[in-house]
Amino acid sequence: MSNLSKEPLKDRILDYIYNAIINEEFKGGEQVKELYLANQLGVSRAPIREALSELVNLGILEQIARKGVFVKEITSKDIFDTYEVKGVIEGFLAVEFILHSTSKDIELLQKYVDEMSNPKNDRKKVVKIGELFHRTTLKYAKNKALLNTLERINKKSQILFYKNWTKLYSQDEVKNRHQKIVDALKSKDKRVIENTIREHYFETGTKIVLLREVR
Amino acid sequence: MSNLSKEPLKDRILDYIYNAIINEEFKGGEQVKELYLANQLGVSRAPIREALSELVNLGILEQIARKGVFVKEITSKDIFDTYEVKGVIEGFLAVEFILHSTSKDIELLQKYVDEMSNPKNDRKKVVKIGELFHRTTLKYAKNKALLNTLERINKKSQILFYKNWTKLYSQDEVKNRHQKIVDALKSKDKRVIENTIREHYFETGTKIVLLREVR
DNA sequence: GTTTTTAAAATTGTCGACAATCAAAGGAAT
DNA sequence: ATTCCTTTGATTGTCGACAATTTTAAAAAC
Repeated sequence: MSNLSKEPLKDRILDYIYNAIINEEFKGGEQVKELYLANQLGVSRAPIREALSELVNLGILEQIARKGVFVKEITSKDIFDTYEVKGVIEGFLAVEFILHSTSKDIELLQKYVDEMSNPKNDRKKVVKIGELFHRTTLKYAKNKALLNTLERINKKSQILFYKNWTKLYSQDEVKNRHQKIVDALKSKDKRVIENTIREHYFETGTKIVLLREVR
Repeated sequence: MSNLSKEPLKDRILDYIYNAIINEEFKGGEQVKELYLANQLGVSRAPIREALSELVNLGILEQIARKGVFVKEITSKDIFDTYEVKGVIEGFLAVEFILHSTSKDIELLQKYVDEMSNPKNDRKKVVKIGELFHRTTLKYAKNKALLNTLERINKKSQILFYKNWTKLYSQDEVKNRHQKIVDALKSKDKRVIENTIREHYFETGTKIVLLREVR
C-alpha cells in the first residue's frame, strides 16, 4: 500500500475495499478475508479490521461472529428502502432552503437544470451536475444528525447507483425530473417541496429495482 | 472483565463504556484512553479499540487522528437536532401504521395512554410504557434503512434522555402528549399523523434544551 | 455408496510489543 | 520573566504471533 499520503492507513484501506465492491471485485455474498487483504495490500490485519468494521457499520458488509465479514446481498427491497430514506431526509431538509435561500440560489439551481439537457455534456457530466444540484438544495440545512445520516446513506446508495446510472434516465428525463424540484422550491410550499423530493427519490428507487428485475 | 457470557468481548466492552458515559463516569470533553480501559477491564487494547470506534461511528465519541477519542461535548443544537431526526423518521414510519393496523392495535395504544396517568405507575414505569407505545406505532414499519437509522439515533438520544427524564413531563402531560398521537392515528390522515409525531419530538427536544439552559 | 467420526487447515479473536506521533516538562537563550 | 528549543513521557497506530473457533478434507464405520 503506497504511503505517499499521510492519510490514516485505515481510511485508505477503506477506500480500496469500497471501490473493490463497486467494481464487483468482491461480489455479493462473498467472504472478505482479512489475511487476503493484508497480503494484497502489504499491511497487517489491524488496519484491515478497522476498515472492515466501518463498512459493517455502514451496512455495506455484514459481520457474522467468528465466521467473518461478507459482502451484503442487496435485495430489491434494500434499494427501495435506501432511496426512500434519501427522499424523506432530503425532503425534510430542503424545507430549510425556502427559509434562507436567495433568488440567486434559485437561479443557480435553474442553471444546473438547463445544463442537464445540454448535448455538450455527457452522461458523466450530467451526474456531476446532479450532485451539485442536490448539494445546493441542502446548502442551508444545519441539522448535523440528519446530514450525517444522509452521508451514510449516500455511501450506500452510490454503490447501487454506480452500477445502474448509465441506464437510468435520458438526459431530458433527468432535466425534467429536476425541473419539478425547482418548481416546487419556487412555490415555497413546504408540503409540496417535501412531496416532490420524496417522489423524486422514490421513483429512482423504483426504477433501479425494475432494471434489476429485468436482468 | 467477566467471561460468563459468550457474547463477543467487543460488545460487552461497548456496553460498559456506553453505561459509563450515561453515568457520567466519563464526562464531556474528556479523553477516553485505551490503555486505561484495557487495564481497568483486564483485556488487551484490541477489543477496546473496536468498541471505541463503534461509539465514534454512533457519534457519541469523537476521534481526533493521532490524539485519541474524546467524549463528545453535547450542545443544545445537538439535542434539538437529534429529536428532530426522531420526529422526522418516526413520523414517516408511522404512516405505515394506518395502512396495516387493526382496531386491536389502536386499542392497545389507547390502553398504554390510559396507563400513563395511572397513579400506581411510577415515573420509571411510565417511561417503559412510553417505549412500548412508540414500539407499537412502528410495528408495521418495514424500511430497514430507516429502522437502523432510528436505532442509532435512539442510542444517542437515550444518553441525553437518561439525564433529564425525571424532570421532563408530569404524568398527565405525558398522557396528553401521547393521546394526541393516538388521535392523530385514528384520523388515518397521513399528514396529520406525520405532523403530530414530529411536533411530539420537537417539543421534547426543545424542552430538554430549556432544562439545560436553566441549569 | 452413504453417513459419521476424526484430523487438518484456514480464519477470526485476542494479545503483548514496538514504532510513530503528540503533549508536557524542563532547560537554554534572550 | 518570556520565548524557544530539547528532552522526556504518554498515547495512539501498526505489527506479528498465538488461541479459539469454524470450515474443509480425509478416514472410518456401516
